[in-house]
Amino acid sequence: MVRPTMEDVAARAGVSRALVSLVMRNSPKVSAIRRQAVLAAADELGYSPHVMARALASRTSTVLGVMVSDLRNAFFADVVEGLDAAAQAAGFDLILNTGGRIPARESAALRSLLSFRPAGIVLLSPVVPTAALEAAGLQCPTVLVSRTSRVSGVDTVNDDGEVGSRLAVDHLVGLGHRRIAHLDGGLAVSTAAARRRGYQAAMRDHGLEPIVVRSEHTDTAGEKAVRELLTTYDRADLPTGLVAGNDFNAVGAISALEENGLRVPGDVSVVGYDNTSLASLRHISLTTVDQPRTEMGRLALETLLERVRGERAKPVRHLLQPSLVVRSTTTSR
Amino acid sequence: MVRPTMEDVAARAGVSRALVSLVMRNSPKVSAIRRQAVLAAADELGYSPHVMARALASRTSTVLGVMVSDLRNAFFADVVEGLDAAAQAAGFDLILNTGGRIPARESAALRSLLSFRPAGIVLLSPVVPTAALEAAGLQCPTVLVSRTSRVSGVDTVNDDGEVGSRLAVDHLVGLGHRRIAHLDGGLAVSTAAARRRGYQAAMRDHGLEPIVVRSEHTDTAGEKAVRELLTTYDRADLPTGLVAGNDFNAVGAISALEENGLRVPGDVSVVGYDNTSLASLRHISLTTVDQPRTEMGRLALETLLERVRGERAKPVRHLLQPSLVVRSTTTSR
DNA sequence: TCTATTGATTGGAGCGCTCTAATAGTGTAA
DNA sequence: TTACACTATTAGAGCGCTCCAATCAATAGA
Repeated sequence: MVRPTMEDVAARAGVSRALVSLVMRNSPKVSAIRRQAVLAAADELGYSPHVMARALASRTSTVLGVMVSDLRNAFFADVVEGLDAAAQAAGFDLILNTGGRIPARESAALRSLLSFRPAGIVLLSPVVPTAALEAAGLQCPTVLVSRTSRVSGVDTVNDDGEVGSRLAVDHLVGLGHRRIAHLDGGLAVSTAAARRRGYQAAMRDHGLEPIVVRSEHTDTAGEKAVRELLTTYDRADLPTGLVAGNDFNAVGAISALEENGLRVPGDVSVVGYDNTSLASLRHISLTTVDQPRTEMGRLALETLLERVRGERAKPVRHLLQPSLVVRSTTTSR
Repeated sequence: MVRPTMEDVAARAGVSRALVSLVMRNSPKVSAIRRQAVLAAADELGYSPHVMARALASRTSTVLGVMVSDLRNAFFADVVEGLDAAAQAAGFDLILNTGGRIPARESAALRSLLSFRPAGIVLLSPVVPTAALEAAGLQCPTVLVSRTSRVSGVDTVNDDGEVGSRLAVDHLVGLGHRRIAHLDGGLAVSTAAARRRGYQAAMRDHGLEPIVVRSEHTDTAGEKAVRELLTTYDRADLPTGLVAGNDFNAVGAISALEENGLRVPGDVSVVGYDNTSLASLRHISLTTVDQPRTEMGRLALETLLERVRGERAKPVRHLLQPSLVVRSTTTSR
């Protein structure tokens, strides 16, 4: 199980190691005959260059690290898709990692990525402390996705959560709803604040009273939040529209509503956030706010490469526009 | 953005590079005073060793590569969880990759992983041709998860799909069902064959006639399969039990049934496969077959390390026992 | 004919680290 | 004191590669 090296290929092709190196980087200054011979030898030996030895020698890495906070969330799969396509196009190798939304594990994952001396890193919704982000930004170009931060050494790519929530509220108001509650994502989720602000601002703009229920981005939290609403309000005064923190939360809310004899959207309309694959299942068919996920990934990689290539030094904060996807959980009243 | 090297730490601590190396690998043969000094210097400089330079010099990698065929499927997230925990415990660094179930992209992802010269690789449900698996097995220890293969150079970890399907059939028969159909995963999915065989064998053991509908592991395919059943059978003769190829397929089937005025589980009972997070959502609450996913990850890593450590040379084929999780989509008739 | 010029090829140093063998330092027994 | 056995430390080679400068061959120009 000992893999061939450049030296082996060189010997077999009857040329020097340096020439093999040139062929592997398909330099134009190699004669067709030699190139042929080297390629043939490499093929026979099953040789492919050792990326990290290459990085070491050339002092320039082609490796980009990506930490995915939560592999269970398909949201990130789409972002990774965008990252991957852009990386491939630019000739970079992506290595992924995960920390499972547990600060200690994420810090370890970050350290691990950094120990590869990547050209840059992308952190998808990391839950590590700001200091760790700042430290990362000092070690190599760093881009944050779905996590805001004012750290000057890192760039960020986010969707505009204020706009997204506003989209949801406007949609419900347009359908004739007046009592609209927001199931808030909580303090642990860095994107929740913008969504809440957007909801509150939109409600006030419509001259309506905001109702914020503290919740979380899980389906059980969504159920719990609805039960809380049901004990707080008389049936007659119950909100007729719900702007959930995310899709999971929305699905939980729907379950709890139906369990209590309220039909969705007949009695209560529900809007999710994220347009996860869950939302598009015909069985659920959730009206939700869509983030341009693949585009976010692509943009994040482009932003990263600008720094890697040294084209830009000052931080940028990209805010992408979400859009509303109307399905079957909202209706007029 | 130039990171400190061992030499820098050595200079600052007033010792040699070799001594720093010993400290970094916490060798016992370093005096407490020097160790202290080195650690302090490393800390001040924010130094951490370059894993790949280390791998190059020591001729032994601590990197394990994992190719996840489909990041969108939370099934793999659980497997990765098990892999990750075991890797961490054994002091290995995991690097992930994905090919999105597209053969060409998966081959590229595999090549990319291999170019890091990892100590070993784990492939989660790869769709690359057998020849590529064989080639990988020659380059470094290789373990396949959720993909069977008779290639002699690679180990495999799978759940026993035959047992799983039997569990589903036995459950439905126990509830009084006699007409039970199977929505088959199709040829593209390597685990589908075992599930189908298990279904057929179990049906025959119960003296019942197997009904196999060709489908796929997606929710739209599930819908389509049910529509097909509805055109083939009179309502009175319609199967009262469905053993779906996986959870997505089951959810699609449920949608189509409900759309056609059939209640689940009132008129038709449905069993999924995989116990994805989807299945446990209260809103869906799917009876399904559970694979010990985290355990599969843990076992895969252990199997890999046996080869990495040279403790075993001949291939092993692990088959884990699935179990049935009864929820709300099945009932007696 | 000899020198330039161009293009193809190669030797060798060095990237950040580990590992072996050699060296320095310290105490201990004769 | 000298020899000996440790232990702590270090110099130096080398892992697989890139890159620079040097070499070589072939052709063109005078």
